[in-house]
Amino acid sequence: MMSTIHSPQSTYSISDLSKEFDITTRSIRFYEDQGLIKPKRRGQTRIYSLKDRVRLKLILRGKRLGFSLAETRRLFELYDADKSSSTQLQTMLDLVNEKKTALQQQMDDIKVVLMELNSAEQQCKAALADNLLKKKS
Amino acid sequence: MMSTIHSPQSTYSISDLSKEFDITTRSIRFYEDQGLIKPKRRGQTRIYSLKDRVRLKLILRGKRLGFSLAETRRLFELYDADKSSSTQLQTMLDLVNEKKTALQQQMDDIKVVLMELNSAEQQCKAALADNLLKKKS
DNA sequence: CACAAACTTTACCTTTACGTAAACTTCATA
DNA sequence: TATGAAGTTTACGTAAAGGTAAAGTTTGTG
Repeated sequence: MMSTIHSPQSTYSISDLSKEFDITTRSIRFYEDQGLIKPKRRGQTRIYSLKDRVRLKLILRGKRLGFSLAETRRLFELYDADKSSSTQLQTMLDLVNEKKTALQQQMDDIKVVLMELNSAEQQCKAALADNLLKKKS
Repeated sequence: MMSTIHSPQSTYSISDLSKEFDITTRSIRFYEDQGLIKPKRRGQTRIYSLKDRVRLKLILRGKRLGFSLAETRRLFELYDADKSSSTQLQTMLDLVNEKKTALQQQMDDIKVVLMELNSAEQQCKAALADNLLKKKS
């Protein structure tokens, strides 16, 4: 089941993906269970497409940003949704704006925390230097 | 127990804080349980100091950034730790750098997602406009 | 004094995101 | 052919972060 080619592959086994993204096969099956990916089957073996791979990447990025699987699925659903339904589009616009606001807030938070971490780093280094001096005297 | 003064207060009741930060008293007590804050007591009633309030704010910001309560506690512990212990300081430096790296990565993630969301927004708007045109014709 | 509002502890319940184990099938290869 | 690697389903377990309910105390105010 393991594939060896590494360049522009168009299907993947579950272990291909689990290795590439360093997650367990259990997680990948769980995401399927939750409706986030829908691999084809050959017999009962799962065959993952490029689209599935992209989605996995998006799922993991979402997780790093604190999105729940349900939120990510919702985004996928809207993205796939009927483009001729104006109410669907409006729902999507609303959700997109909500996410944008949240992410802006998160960016601001991160900037503040990064500054504080830098300050903490400086204090640590100063204290370390100070300790050294006192040992010498 | 409710305090009415709003400017430079130096102690707070649990409901003061729960209102200010819009969290339940249950959560606040839970954070104490997990060793993140240590309010004084008057009788069995909790009295929160300015320091406790600051910590609450830090806990919540940590949560927004995906820090677990255990991680946040670890940072608090190190921050309070013995400044003359060079190994403690080194541990802190390591942790700080780890966090910095993670947050940088998160920033990059956010920037990418924001761009994608903006693109999605444009596509939505275009599709909506298109729908309108087709209705008219 | 009584009674309501705010506080307390204890303890069990819930959701999310998997981990872990059991028991089974498929397939390549020695 | 048998054995081992990779795959599958089913099902129960777990940790984190609280929610919720019960049952009791404290306090201040009419």
